[in-house]
Amino acid sequence: MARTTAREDTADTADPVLSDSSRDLAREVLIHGPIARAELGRRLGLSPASLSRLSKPFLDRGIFVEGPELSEGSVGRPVKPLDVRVDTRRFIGIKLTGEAALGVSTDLRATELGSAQASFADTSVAAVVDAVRRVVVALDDGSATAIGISLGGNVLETGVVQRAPFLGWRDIDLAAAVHESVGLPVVVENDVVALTAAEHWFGAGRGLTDFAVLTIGAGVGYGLVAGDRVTRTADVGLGLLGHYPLDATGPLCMEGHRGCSTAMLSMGAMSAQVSTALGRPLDYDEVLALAAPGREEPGSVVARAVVEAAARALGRLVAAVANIAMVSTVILSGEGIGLLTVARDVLDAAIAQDRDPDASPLDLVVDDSGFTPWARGAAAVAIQRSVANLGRAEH
Amino acid sequence: MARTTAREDTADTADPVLSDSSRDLAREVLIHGPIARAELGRRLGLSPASLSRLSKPFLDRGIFVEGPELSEGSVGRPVKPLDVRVDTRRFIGIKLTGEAALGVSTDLRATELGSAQASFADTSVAAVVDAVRRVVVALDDGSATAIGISLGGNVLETGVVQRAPFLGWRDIDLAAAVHESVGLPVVVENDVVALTAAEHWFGAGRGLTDFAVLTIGAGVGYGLVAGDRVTRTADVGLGLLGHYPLDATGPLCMEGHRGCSTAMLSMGAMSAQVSTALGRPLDYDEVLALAAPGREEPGSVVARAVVEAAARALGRLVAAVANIAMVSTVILSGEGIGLLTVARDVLDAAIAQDRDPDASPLDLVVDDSGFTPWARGAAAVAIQRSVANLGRAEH
DNA sequence: CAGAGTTAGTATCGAGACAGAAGAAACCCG
DNA sequence: CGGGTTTCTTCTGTCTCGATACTAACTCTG
Repeated sequence: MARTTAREDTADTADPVLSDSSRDLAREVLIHGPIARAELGRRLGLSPASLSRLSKPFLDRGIFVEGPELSEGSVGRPVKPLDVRVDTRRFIGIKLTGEAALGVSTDLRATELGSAQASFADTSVAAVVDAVRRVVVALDDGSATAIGISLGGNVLETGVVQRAPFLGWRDIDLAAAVHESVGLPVVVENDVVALTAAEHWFGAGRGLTDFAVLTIGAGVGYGLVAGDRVTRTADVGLGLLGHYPLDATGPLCMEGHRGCSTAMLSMGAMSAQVSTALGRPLDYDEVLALAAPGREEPGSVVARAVVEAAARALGRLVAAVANIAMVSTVILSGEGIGLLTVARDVLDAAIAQDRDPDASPLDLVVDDSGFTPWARGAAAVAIQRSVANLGRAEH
Repeated sequence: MARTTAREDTADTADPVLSDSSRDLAREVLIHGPIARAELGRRLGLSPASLSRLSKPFLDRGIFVEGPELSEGSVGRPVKPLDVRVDTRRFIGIKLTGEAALGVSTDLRATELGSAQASFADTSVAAVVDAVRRVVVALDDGSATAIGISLGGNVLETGVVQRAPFLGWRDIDLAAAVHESVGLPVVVENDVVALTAAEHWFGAGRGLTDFAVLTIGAGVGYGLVAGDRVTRTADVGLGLLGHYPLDATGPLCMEGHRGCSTAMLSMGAMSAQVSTALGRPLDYDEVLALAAPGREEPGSVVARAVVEAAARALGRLVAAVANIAMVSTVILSGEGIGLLTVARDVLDAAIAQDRDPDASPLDLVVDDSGFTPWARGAAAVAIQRSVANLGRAEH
C-alpha cells in the first residue's frame, strides 16, 4: 500500500500520523537495534536516498541517534548505524491476575526498569482499576507515554474486555476506565497475545516471521506469529490449547479431559499428582527438586515419573505445534518451564519421535525469566501501538 | 510498499511488469469475479480516481470487461462491475503420480475445460517429461499461456524438484526439462501447496485470509493459508501431518506409528483393516458400502467400526488443526473423503469433543470433486505466477 | 604514502502514483 | 420533472520515490 492510506485511520490523538514508510522505518530501527541505513534500505525495499530523507526527521527530533562508526574490518566507508534513543519514552505494562495487578516500567524496547504490584480484595471494576492506578503511581515519574494492560480472556481491539473468567467480567470497557483514572493512553490486550507480541519485537522471536509461543504455568497458553504478524483471532482468549489431548492414559483435568495439556503440564496438576501419590502436600519446586537427577529418596521415583510424563507430553505438544502451525521456532515461557531443567532430554526425545527425521531442525528457545514476561508483554503492546505516534516531539 | 520496488525483480520474461497496485487490482478482480470499482477501491485502499486510472489499461487490452449494469434495487447509479475475460488465456495443470501425468486445461479462473492423461513406464526424467509432453499436446490448441506441474515432494521456487519419493527423484530441474520439451513457461510446485493455492484463489477458500486444507487419499496432506498467503516452508513437501498421532489404540502404519493419520485415514489402510478382519479383499468403495447406514450383513459391523474410527480420528485432526493453526475454516479434499457420506455425524461429534464449546463455530467445507482438484491446483499455480504478466497484450 | 577501489550516505531533480475536487452519468423517489 | 444518491471519470496539485551525481571515509596495493 502506498503512503498513508485513509483505511486505518485510528484518529487516536492527533494529526502527526507518520507515512507508511516512516512507520516501517521506525519499527525496523526499534526492533533491530543499531542498524545501518544501507541495510535498512535493503530490508524495506527503499533506496539509500529515501533512507536519508526518512531518517532525517527522526534524527532532528532526537528519537534516533547515530551510533559509533564501526568498520568491521571490511573495506569502504564505515557505517554510522541508526538506533533509537530508548530513554526518550517510558511505558508501563501491567498483567492482571485474579488477585493482583503486576506492573513493570520499561523503556522503548520493553526493557524492564522497575516493577510494582498491588492486589485487589474483590474483582469489581473499581477495585481493579484502583489497583492499576496504584501500580501506575508507583512506577510513573510523570514521563510515561502509555500504559498496556494484559489479562487472560477475550479483549476487543477497542480495549473492551469481552470475557475474563479469572475476574468474572463480561463486556467491561477497561481501557476507558483506566484512562479515566490515570489520564494516560491505555491499551488492553489478551495476555498470551501480548507475551507473543513482546517476543516478536523484543524477545527471542526478534527478526522471525513465523514462530509459536507456548506458556506453562497455572495453565497452558499458546500464541502464534505467522507472516510477521501476531495471529489474533476471536478465540485467542479461550486458550484453545489449554485442553489439548496429549496422553490417553494421563490423569483427568477438572473439566474431565484425560491427559490434556492442563492435566499433564500445569504446575498445579503436576504437584497434585505427586502429593496424592506420596500422601503429603508438595509444591511445584519441591516436585522438581525430588525429581532431580541423582536424587534417590522416597518420592523421587514418583516425582520423576510425573515430570517425565509432563516432558513427554510437552514434546508431543511442541511437535504438534511445529507440524501444524508450520513454524520452525517454538518459544517456551512461563513459570512452569522449570521442568526442563530436570527433563530436557526427555522433551527432546519426545519431540524427535513426533517429528519427521528429515524435517528442518526445530529451534526450541526457553525464556526462563519467570513472571515478568507477562507484564513486559503488556508494555510491548503499548509500545507497538505508539510507534505510529513516534513522529511527535519529545515532551 | 509503494509502487514497483526493485526488490522482487523476477526478470522472467520481459519488461511489462505491472505496478504493485495494478497487480493487486488484477488479482482482486480475478478472484472476486464481477466486482464494482467502488468496492475494489474499498478493498485495496485506493480512491475511486485511482481505480479508474488503474483499470483502464486492462479494459483497453481486453483483459477486463464491464459486466452488465445491475442496480440491485438500491438508489443511485447502478454499478458497472469489472470482470476478467476468463477466455483470454488458457492454462494447463498436470499432477504427477508415481505412474502417470494427469492433466486438465483451464481458463483464467482454473475452471476445467478438458482433461487428458498419460502414463510412464519408468520414472526416469525423460519418460516423465515425455508423458507430460503428450498430455500438453492433447490439451493445448496452441493458445496455452503456461503450464503448472504439481507432485508430492519438495520443490524449490526455481522449479527444481529437490526430493520426490514417489518418483525416486533428487534435485531434478523439471521446469527446465519440460520447458525445453514443450516451449511454454513452466511452474512446478508441491501438490498440496498447489491444491491449497487453488482453494485460496478459486475454491472454497476464496476471500478467506486464514484456512487449512486437509486431503485424504493414498496419504494425508495438509496445507495452510495464513495472513492471506499460502504457507510455504521447506518442510511442506514432507507431509508433516502424514503420521500425526490420533489414536493410541489404532493400527500400525508401515513406519511403525500406532494410530497415526495414515494408519487411520488413508484409503489403503482402511480397506486393509476390513479385508484382514473379514478374510477377503475389499476396496475402499466396498468398505464404505458395507458401512452404510441400514446395511446389516456379514462384515457391516467391522466396516462400520473402521469407518467410524477413521471419522473420529479425522475429527481429532481437524480440531487440532483448527486450534493450533488458529483457523476457523477447514477444507476437506481428496479421494478419501467418501467416508463422510457414511460417518459425518461421528466426525462432527469428534470435532466438538476436542474443541472448546465457546469457540467460534468451525466451518468445515467438503470439496468432493474427486481427483481433478490436484491437476487444477497445478493450473492455479501457473495462473498465480502469470498475474504479474497480465499487462501484456493478447496474442 | 599516494592513489585506486570500495562502501556509506546526501543533495537535486524529474517521474510517477496518489487523492481531492468537480462534474457527468444513471438510477430512485416523490 | 427536479432533488437525492451512488458510481465513475477527468483534471490537477501534492507527495514520495529512485536515479544520478556527488561527497565522505575507509582499505588495499604498489
